[in-house]
Amino acid sequence: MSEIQEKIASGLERHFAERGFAEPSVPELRDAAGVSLRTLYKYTPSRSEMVYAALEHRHRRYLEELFADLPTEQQKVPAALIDRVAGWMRTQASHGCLFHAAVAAAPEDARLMALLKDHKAQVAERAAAVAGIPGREIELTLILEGLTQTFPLYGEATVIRAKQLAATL
Amino acid sequence: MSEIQEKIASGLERHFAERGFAEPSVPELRDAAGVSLRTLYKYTPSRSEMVYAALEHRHRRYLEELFADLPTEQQKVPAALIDRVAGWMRTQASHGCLFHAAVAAAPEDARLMALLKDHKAQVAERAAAVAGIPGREIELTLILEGLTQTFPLYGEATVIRAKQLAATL
DNA sequence: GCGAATGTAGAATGATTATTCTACATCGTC
DNA sequence: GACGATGTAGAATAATCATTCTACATTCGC
Repeated sequence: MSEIQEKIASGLERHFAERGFAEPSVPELRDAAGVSLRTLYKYTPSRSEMVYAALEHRHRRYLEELFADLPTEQQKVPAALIDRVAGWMRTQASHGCLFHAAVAAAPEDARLMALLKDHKAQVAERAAAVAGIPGREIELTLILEGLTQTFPLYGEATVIRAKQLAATL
Repeated sequence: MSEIQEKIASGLERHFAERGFAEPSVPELRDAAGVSLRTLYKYTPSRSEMVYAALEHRHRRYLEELFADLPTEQQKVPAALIDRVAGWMRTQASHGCLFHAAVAAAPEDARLMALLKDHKAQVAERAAAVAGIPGREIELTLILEGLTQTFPLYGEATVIRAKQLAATL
């Protein structure tokens, strides 16, 4: 991935996260990407491709944020993951999961749905592996997804309750 | 609410649930509502109002689906609520929560955000009350929201895990 | 049975949009 | 220093869309 591709993808990601997927026009996305219309269409030949590029970038950043430098004691991992997700919510995702937002905006786009499932499956699999509880992907996903959706409503109190639930695993 | 208002709101709700909030044009919504353009604009004077009407209708239907005829033994209520949510996912909400979808499509619409918070708060409050565990709204919301988001990925297995988590409350 | 209210059908309007195209600038390489 | 690749700036195109407006039908209380 070249420098300009990275610049485009990260600009698009930030803009879609701020303004949603339905509203922004392509000229608006061009400004967010910081390139010309011609260059934007060269690397992302349609508005849909701009969405895909933003999500792929998001996916890489999210994995990095969640799984880099986790504690080595496995029983501390679930609580650490919950803190990471909460930190992500505070700083990056005040409106909830970007993948769900994209699918919600275009529920008939099969490629979007595939990106969502892939993203969630990878997060769940890595989380279960690093916590040393393979086979409990569903519970981990349930708690992390619940946290992501509930945090905007109840704020920091949600983090404590999520950890208590995770402690029962 | 007159018969025609009910007809419009329920048609809009079904259509937005199927096709998302970004895509459908107003003529498409008119067909879904089963009235003329003039009548549609009379009761919902802008496309945004059509969204609000659909969500208010959804809210009423969801409360009915979740809380009607629950078991009277309070310790059976959390599992029963989980079954209700799962049933709703199977039949009505294959793409996830309609309120989150609406907010995702237009994250700057303050009225949408207010509708979402109101909806979730009412569900949480009633759930905690009927389960006889006031003060545990956050945990219940976390599990029910987690279920809603996770069910499309892991299917029926999610229901079992959600009940196990709820049993620890 | 008449008139006011309320409905249907769909054309006109005015804006907005995604995408393509034209003209020009910059830069590293031979 | 010329050239091919790659960039910027923004106008042109063609389609779509939300909203309003016109003309006509139906219903119902009186």
